[in-house]
Amino acid sequence: MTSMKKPKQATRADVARMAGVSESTVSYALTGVRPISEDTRERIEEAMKTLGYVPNAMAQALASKKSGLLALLFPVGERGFGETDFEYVEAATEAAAEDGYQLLLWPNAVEDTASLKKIVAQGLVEGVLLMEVRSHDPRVEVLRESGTPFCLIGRTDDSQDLTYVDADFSQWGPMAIHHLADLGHTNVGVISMRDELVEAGYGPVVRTEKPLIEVANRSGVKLTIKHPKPTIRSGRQAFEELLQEQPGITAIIGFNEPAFIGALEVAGARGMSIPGDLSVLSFGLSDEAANMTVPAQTTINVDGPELGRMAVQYLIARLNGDKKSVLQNLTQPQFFDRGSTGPAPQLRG
Amino acid sequence: MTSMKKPKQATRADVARMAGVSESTVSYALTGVRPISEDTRERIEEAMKTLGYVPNAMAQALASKKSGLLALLFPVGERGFGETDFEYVEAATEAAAEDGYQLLLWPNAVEDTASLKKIVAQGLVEGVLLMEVRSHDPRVEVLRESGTPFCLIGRTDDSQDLTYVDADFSQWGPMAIHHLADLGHTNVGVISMRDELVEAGYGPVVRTEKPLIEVANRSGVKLTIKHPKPTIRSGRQAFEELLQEQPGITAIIGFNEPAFIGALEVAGARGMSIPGDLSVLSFGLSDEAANMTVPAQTTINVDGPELGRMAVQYLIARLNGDKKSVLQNLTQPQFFDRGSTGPAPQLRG
DNA sequence: ATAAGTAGTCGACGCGTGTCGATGATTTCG
DNA sequence: CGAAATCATCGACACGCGTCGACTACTTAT
Repeated sequence: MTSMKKPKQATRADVARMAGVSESTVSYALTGVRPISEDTRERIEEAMKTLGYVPNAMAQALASKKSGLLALLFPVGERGFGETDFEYVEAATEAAAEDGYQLLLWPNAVEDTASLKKIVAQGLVEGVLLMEVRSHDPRVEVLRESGTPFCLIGRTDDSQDLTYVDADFSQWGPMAIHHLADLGHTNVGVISMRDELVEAGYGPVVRTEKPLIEVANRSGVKLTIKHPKPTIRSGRQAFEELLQEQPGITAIIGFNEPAFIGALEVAGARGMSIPGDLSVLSFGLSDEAANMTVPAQTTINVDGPELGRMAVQYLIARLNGDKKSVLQNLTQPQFFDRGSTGPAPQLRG
Repeated sequence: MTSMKKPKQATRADVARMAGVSESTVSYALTGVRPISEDTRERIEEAMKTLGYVPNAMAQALASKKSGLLALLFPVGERGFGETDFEYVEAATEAAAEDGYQLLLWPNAVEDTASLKKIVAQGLVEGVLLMEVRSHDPRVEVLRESGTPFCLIGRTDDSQDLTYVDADFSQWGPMAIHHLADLGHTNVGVISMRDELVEAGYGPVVRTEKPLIEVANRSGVKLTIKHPKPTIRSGRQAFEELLQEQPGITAIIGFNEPAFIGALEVAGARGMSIPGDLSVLSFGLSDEAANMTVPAQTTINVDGPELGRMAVQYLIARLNGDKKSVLQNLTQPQFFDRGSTGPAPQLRG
């Protein structure tokens, strides 16, 4: 039985007593809000050190109304919450820590506004980060009414006076088409996200597809888009339909991981080599996933860590009273050529 | 300018006033610690409803010494923190929420005991969950001394009286060897984790390899283990060495994602078909990753969500005063046959 | 009938901070 | 040299809740 009981944490009173000063003096020595003589400051600091004093976070929070906590709303099971999303979380956590904030994980569903209402009313967190934002997101209204500062990772349809960071999906399509057109491709297929998401106005799909179609038309690229469910089977079927409907296809773009795997399986089974017979390009695929396939996949991506970091910084800026300025950012896409795209077959020597 | 100011949250005093009772009566109506007449309880509940009263979390925490917060220490950048690890986080978060707890993310490094000491001293969290546990983990000592309840996801060398959950790595090797031996394989290669981790006594490698080697010897399976760095290049090289040193190899086991990708690349480049010429089996590969390759990989895995959930439940059990009982669990491996293993070549018809 | 509970309620205090007003002790300025 | 400003410190209170002791009005046991 060496040390089985909790060593009671020293409080401000203990420090004050040992240093021979009043409690408020200890506070001011800590915060620097009022001047303290060098002499007593040293006595206080020594007392703190020998007592191992650390201010109690909850008492601080209660008195100051600042908990140093941010909530991260990540609805699990929306569309799987893949590894890409986790990049945000990791980066956001670190960015928050740099500014003395901690991230609190909340796995509530988007529709669960009752829970959301309750947790912001509890006053535990100072601000909220929203992931998986929908075109019309009920959570936004709740947060607005409650007066809680928040920042979206993504956008609603009506977000001109909201604080958000989002990938600039409008650039993805043009970037992809230009790349493929430069390689001589004029027949391109797309394995996009499922129909329901398109109809529901899910931002990433809608914002990506529109410019994609436009630029394809302008560039003289024939384009067929499929919206299979996110399963390997659906992907297989979608690709076979693609090959039937547009037999001359020399390149495909994927924006639906599981389905795209299915598509690549079919391509492999038919003896199509990559990038020899078929150029392959993925949207929004993480580094790790992109390197899993052989050959590795060329991708167009958002810089996840950057996005997460910026979201936190915007939110903290809001907390620090930056009520006026508009904090919005569309981050540039990243292009990684990993060799899964090449010249269109008819052009090869 | 519709609603730009924060609606001040109602407090216990407001409820008491509106219901015409004392504040303590409101408290007792809420907690049920003392009996309250049906009549006044109704008045209080109505007052709470019309005022939209929600108890202030920080005041509750300060008064009761219970914050309802658990810390999750996940050292980022240890070995990448892949998607597999995130399964724990997701499941743990949900399990915690079920019991009214919230998870706090802490990305501190394993060696950063100063930060750890500070944050447990702050008294913000009631308990701590440790990920990426090392054989000799400095964090354990800190938590022990501070008297903070904690639970390991993983194990230290000396963990007989600690609370932990871990994968039962000792079963992975035998399970793999039996599977392969049943298919007629007698020449097996292993792409394991990097040397440094082995030397540092990193639990998952050490605990996996020892029984793996033993059972291979007993089963008459010739085994060669490589410990490349976690990069594709190193994996390529390791596999080529493997082919040289043990030319008859008909199966490989992977326990090092990036390196294993490199190995599979080489296999593909050499025209080896899977599972025709080479059977492939991965340790600890997530569903998602396993399905990325063509063909999908057969894996032996820990049930990540199960592990995360159990860790939280053990920790909460400790918080609820379960000081005596030993809470430890080694979870069974999961075997997923996805078709990347088959009969040894010389046995095929 | 009196002692011994029991249900229902109230007031007061403590949790550990942040912060405001007041007080002496100095210093600065006119 | 007196008034005004500044420095350094103290005491008191607020933050919003949990909880203990006490008190009243009954009920039950003796």
